[in-house]
Amino acid sequence: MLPLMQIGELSERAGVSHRTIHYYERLGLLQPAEREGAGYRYYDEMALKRLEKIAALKRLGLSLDEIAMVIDLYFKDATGIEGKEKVLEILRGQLARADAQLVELQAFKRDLEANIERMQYLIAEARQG
Amino acid sequence: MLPLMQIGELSERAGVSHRTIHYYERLGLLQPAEREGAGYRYYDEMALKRLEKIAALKRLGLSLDEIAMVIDLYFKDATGIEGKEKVLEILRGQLARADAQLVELQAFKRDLEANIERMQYLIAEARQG
DNA sequence: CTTAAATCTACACTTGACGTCAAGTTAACT
DNA sequence: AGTTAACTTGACGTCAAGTGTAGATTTAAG
Repeated sequence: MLPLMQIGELSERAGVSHRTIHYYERLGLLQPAEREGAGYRYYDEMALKRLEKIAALKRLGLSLDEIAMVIDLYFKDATGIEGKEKVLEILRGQLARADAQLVELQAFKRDLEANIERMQYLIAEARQG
Repeated sequence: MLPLMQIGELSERAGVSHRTIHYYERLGLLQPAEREGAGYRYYDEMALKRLEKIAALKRLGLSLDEIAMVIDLYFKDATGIEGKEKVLEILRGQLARADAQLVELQAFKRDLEANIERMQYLIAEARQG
């Protein structure tokens, strides 16, 4: 069988605290591969990938609840997913938001670049009076 | 003199509550143009623009504290700004983050589109299975 | 076999970004 | 002048996303 890791290693490798992993588990975001007798959690490499995916989705501005709704899409066989129309609806909403975000982000970038140029000019000006 | 508005009008036009405006004021994000005798706040059009800018920066994932650090760049005469190198550093950091976010967002979009297609296929298949 | 390190559950606390409620003040309308 | 609408501050509540801590248990190491 594949080597499993405990929560400590997983948390270290994923860069999140073990408390956070417990918390995600309560929200249904990830489950340990195994939970033997005494209750220690054992995880496989998939768990790490899941945590990385969760982090990526978070950076895009999704809430943990929203992530919970779609994370299985990335890891489960899609044929097994319930409520496909619901999922589709969620995905379409996310796509629309991502598009809007892209537009705003690009405008923000242009603003930033203009401001940086302005600052550089002002600094140079101040330097040689 | 220019027409000033009270907090009610500002909050309505900006689409935020007056408590939010109070809160932003405490964080140093915006100040009323005037505060006469009894303490009523009076705002000019700049305040509205500021609130809109704040909302835009929030959508990009900046915290209110981070916004407070840069908002003046958009509204004050840059020649008056202290610590230009510091500001420049902040801007460069934001630019780097924006770039990273753009890349991730584009990848996310591609994922979403693939998932949507897959879902559509699965739904069609299930319908006439 | 004992001890130290890791983990468990459960509950409480924190932070950011507000919202709610209440009591009091001021401005606007008639 | 009186009523109503808008505004004030302060205290407290809430929700998401965690973090901290305690006491018990368990596993791993010497």
